[in-house]
Amino acid sequence: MRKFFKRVFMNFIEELNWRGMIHDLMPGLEEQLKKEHTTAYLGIDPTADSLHIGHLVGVMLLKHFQVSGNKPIALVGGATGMIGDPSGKSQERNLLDEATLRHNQECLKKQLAKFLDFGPEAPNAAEMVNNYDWMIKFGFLEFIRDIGKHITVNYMMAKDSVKKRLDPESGAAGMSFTEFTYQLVQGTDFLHLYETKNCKLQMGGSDQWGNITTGTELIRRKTGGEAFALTCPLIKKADGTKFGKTEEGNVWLDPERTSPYKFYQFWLNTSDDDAARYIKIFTLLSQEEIEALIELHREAPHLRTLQKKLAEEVTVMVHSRKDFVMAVSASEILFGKGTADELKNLDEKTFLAIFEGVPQYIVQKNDIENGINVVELLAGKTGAFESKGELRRTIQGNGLSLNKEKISDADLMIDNSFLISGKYILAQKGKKNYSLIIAG
RNA sequence: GGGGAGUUUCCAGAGUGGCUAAAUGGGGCAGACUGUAAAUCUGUUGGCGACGCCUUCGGUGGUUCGAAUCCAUCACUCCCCA
Repeated sequence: MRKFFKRVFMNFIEELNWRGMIHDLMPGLEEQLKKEHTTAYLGIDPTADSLHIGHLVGVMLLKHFQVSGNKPIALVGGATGMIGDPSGKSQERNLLDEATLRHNQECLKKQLAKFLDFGPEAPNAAEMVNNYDWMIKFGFLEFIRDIGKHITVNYMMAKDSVKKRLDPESGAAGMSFTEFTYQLVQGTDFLHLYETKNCKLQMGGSDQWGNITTGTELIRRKTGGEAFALTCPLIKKADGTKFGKTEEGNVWLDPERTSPYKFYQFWLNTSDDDAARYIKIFTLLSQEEIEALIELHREAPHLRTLQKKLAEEVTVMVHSRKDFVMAVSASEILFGKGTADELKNLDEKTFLAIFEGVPQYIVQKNDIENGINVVELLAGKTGAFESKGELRRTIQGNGLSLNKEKISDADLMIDNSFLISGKYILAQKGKKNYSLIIAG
């Protein structure tokens, strides 16, 4: 009985709360959300034409917000993205030219549409705005007179992000005036959306708290109105390192940048502690389902129930059910008990589908027909390995396999007998790094 | 405008004329163990035609048989004072 009511009436804040997605919120926000359907925004830097999974937390905030009946706005930071937030580790950014900016904005919108309903018919349809559009019109004098005058430098200096940069003990680099004004620029966004779209809430990562409160303060002082802040914890891995990065860089939502296979693998490889947190944040599974999964995982951790479910949910949500199925079968071949024989018996179509997301290198067929040294093939003819020295070291360390069989001799000659289906060689460094050599 | 500190291999940080491709730590990669995990242990971590050769210690020029190390100069960064 109680469960039933809890499920049905769970509101936005409660939902985020059990999911561990609230770091801090401003008093009065719950009352505001109960009082009326509210509009909220969250900023995204348009530095690339794809989101990466670091953005996903914010996107999920907007998603939950919309699901609970409210109106989400995704703000593309065309203007703020040029400046660089002093609290972040990011450098001051370069100006994006407008064509690039618009291109990125469109691409981001397409990706967001997988999560948010932008359909104009819904009263709480999601919207996308770009602060470049209003900031570009702002003259300097106008800015310092209409905005700057309302906020004291003392107030701005009290922000942690700024204090840190002013403290000589911290070893932080000095801060430019441009970076210093960042919070005002972001505050201006909030004010603008408050005035034009009745937007009363800004959400973001916990590092954005100071910037967001500058916005609410600006709204209060300039208009007398009330606006709110809500931040979620910055996602970190249990070992304290940054979430969402692999050696190759960001994990992107764009399948051209990060293949669905790699994407699936990323989630599958999360540690036990992280998986329990991530599944609450990155999936829409209910509290009951998640608690059951966590319990299952506790009983039989080696089955990795949590990781598998997490990877499935997120891959299906971001890509598709089909991509997920393909990623699983590829994983089974690559990590299962698959032997060299099994590999050789795959028909060409299946083989290619499985290795779709694996880096591929093409070599001349007669190079192999004539026989070629392993090192020359993998590090010379193809860029599968960065240098011959690296490859030799790997072989000496027993780290190289061809077609799932260990290679221990750096002088090994490769010829036609190594080819699968007459044209492929599967090269493997360690357990997880594959590349496909195609003789064509 | 004045004074001070600094720029070394992925990062931090030693090195202050030959023994230095450069200590140590971190990170990365690989091996063993395992659950494609964590922890732990081991190896490795500039390039190459490889017991040798080439490129690297902010830029340039110089001193020297020989420089990351000395000198000159330029650039950049940070701190303090005005």
